[in-house]
Amino acid sequence: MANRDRRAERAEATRREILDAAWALVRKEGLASLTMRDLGARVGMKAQSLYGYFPSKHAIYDAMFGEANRELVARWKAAAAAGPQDPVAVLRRRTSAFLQFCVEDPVRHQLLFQRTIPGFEPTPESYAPALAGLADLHQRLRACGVDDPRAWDVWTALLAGLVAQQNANEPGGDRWLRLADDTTDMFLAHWARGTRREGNDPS
Amino acid sequence: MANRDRRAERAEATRREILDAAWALVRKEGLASLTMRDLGARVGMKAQSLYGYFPSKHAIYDAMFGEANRELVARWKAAAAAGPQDPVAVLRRRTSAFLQFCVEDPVRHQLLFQRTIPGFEPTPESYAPALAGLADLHQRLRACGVDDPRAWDVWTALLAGLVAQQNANEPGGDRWLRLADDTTDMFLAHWARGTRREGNDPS
DNA sequence: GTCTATACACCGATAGAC
DNA sequence: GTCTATCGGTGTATAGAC
Repeated sequence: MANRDRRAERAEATRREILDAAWALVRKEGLASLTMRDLGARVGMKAQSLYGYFPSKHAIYDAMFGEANRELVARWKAAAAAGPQDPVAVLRRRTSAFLQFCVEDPVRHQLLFQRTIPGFEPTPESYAPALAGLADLHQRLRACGVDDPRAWDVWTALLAGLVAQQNANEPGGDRWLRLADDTTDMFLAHWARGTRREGNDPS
Repeated sequence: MANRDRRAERAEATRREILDAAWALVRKEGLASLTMRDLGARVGMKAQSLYGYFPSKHAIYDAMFGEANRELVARWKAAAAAGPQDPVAVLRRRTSAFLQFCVEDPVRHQLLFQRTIPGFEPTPESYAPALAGLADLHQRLRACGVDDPRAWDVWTALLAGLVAQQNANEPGGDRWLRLADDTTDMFLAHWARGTRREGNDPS
């Protein structure tokens, strides 16, 4: 009995070690350049031995996907709790946390938000935290007076765009990141309750 | 002499045929799943024979990159010339043309704007049209009363975000596309000359 | 549990025959 | 210009020694 637990703990530690090595490798070589042979070498194993811990390379990607997703949700929670609780301040901190998360590790962003690995799709379990985070976002936007689901889509597009431009054109920099506050003002001025202008008539 | 021309023409036609087959393949299988063997089979050659027309697989990607870029610039020019010439109307048509271009072929968008192929970088010649297009965009935005380079970055992020969300979450649909006009209003209201509010004071 | 060894079906790329 | 043959690489898988 006690033996069984020890073995499971040890296996879990090895899984952890493999995942850490995988993150280090993809950060250095790119997400698509991860190979079982490289990964094995990095943890002192032959590639074949990795199959004792993960049934396939996609399963490793999936574990990384779930891990990244859980980390993002944790950041969101921390950001929401961290300061003044008026809805706009919370939204700004949440936004900042998200942008920071996406640019501090472009490979992680690529894994989560671009589907670039042939044949890889995250399992529902790995994807679930993202759905919870999206629902939470909608609630936060409502609290800021933004009720229109179309506005929620505009908001996600805004954030996705800032990150995409930052990572594509100036990885590691802040040329687009520092536009976040101004962009939030622009968004709220247009979409928040009270300021929203109905109709689209020019002139 | 005449012989040399005939031969060059024939080689050019074969290059064209290879590129068409490559586009068809990546649309069906994904950008990263292009293989020389599949591509050769599609044009009735062995994979090795393709190297008589392109020095490497990356060279094929590069030719596709340049082709897509030139097509985009052509669309921009057509859109700008197509209707009323007041700057905002031109900007809207240009925007619509860009979004349409990006969503009608997500793989092409991926090739142009995401860098997901390990080791591939476009040559300066293939990339040049994009720079010209960006300079043109800045001029168009100026004509709309948007002078701040920060606003130009916000604008590119807006468009990039709409496309990213559309292609990632609802490829082939228009859930984000149809937000373009409203988003343009929001942008111009915040950044165009006369409406721009200086300072960021809350309260 | 990890190793060696072997295998299969792919991949991009090159050399050289015709 | 296209072929055959070949190379070193890839993910994946199995068998069997220790």
